[in-house]
Amino acid sequence: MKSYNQYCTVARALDVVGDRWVLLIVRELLTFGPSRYSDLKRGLPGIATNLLAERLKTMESDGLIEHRVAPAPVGSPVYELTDRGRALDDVLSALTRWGLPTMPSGPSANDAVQPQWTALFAGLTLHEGLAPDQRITLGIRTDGGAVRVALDPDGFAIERGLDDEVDVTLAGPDQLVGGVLAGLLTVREAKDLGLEINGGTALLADLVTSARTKVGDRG
Amino acid sequence: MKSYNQYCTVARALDVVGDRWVLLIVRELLTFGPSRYSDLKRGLPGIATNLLAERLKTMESDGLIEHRVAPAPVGSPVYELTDRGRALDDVLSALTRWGLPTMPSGPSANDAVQPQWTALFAGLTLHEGLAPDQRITLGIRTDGGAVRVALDPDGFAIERGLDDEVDVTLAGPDQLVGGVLAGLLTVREAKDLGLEINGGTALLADLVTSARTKVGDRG
DNA sequence: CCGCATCCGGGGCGATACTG
DNA sequence: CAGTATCGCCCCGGATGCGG
Repeated sequence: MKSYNQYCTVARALDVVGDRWVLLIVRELLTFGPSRYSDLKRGLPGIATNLLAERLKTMESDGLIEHRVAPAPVGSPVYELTDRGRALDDVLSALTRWGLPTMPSGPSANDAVQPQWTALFAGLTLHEGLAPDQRITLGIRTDGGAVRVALDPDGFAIERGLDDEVDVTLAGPDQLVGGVLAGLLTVREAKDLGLEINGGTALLADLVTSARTKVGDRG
Repeated sequence: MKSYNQYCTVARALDVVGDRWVLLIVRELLTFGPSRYSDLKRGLPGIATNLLAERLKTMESDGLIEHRVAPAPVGSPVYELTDRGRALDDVLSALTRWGLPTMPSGPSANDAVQPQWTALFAGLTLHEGLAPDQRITLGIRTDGGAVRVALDPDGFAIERGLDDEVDVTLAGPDQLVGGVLAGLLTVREAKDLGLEINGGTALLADLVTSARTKVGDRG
């Protein structure tokens, strides 16, 4: 994209991340860590293949990502965030919090739905509230499938699928799962609206409230 | 812009604010409050007049801004943020913090420079650290001109010009002013590099450190 | 099949001109 | 001052091709 040519931090940031798809590519890499081209394409329904290739190049030259050839079993290129790219988590957090109230109660007809998009929100917001040695695993099951979120005080990890044992599982519409995680709905309210919660509901409630107080209860 | 058609809070937020110029228009309105068309155009060097007009329309239909005809002395339309639009301050804060480290020490040849862009950063970040009844006025003077920032615990106000009495004045390159405000440079370091500070330098130092601890020292 | 590169139509963007 | 109108151009999006 053409530069704004303004000596302003916001304009300069947008010179780099303002291009279409860039922040969503960061979202995918922040969610699953190092990913292959086809993984990214799968997580970005609607992107044209040439655009993905082009964005990856400019994002690399801008210092947001790096690519390397994965060792033996994979053998194909793998893309991952640099520290600089990972630092965009705050931007994605802010956008997520801002966008949440506008989410319709369900996806519209031609909306793609993938559970990691809700899981990323969980990872970004909840791990801040954990006690120094606390580790919690979360299961999320929505229309699009199921994922597993492992939270620790320093970060989070998201994996596709949900075969493993987790501390709490949230199953139901994305809107309800997101609403609970954001603290817009209480656990009780969400249950009444049809969210299914298995495991430590008290743990979940504590997690949400402590995350909210930890970041200053904005949003 | 075309929708991403993804049932994801980030994608949905970008459907609204991902269009070129939108977040910079929010920046201007967040900086000076209700503004006229020509004010916006002046604060957005490089924007085409048809694009500004079109963006204002879609931003209004998206609920980010409202326009009304100003009373007697002005008589012309005035645009202002809705609560929903003002809630984008977190997004701009995050972008600002992320963009700051990449700012070159000075503007390049064809970069526009305006002091309110640094002032907005001051307003967004510093007012959070104030004590309940504390009010501080800040003067900022850079190559592009001078502005006055009035901080109170609940928000901030920025005015063009600097004729009034202020508590502290920072004069020098934007990079140094921003560096001090962000806590990347100490007051002493910035002074050594050429930043001129008049008034309560201790007050300024306290302001910066308390703002950083208040928001959790990220960035 | 995976990882791109190339081609092509449509629309957003940017500059200028023009009007009430 | 506050926009509207017009017109290239380039970016985006969709399809296709092609080597490993």
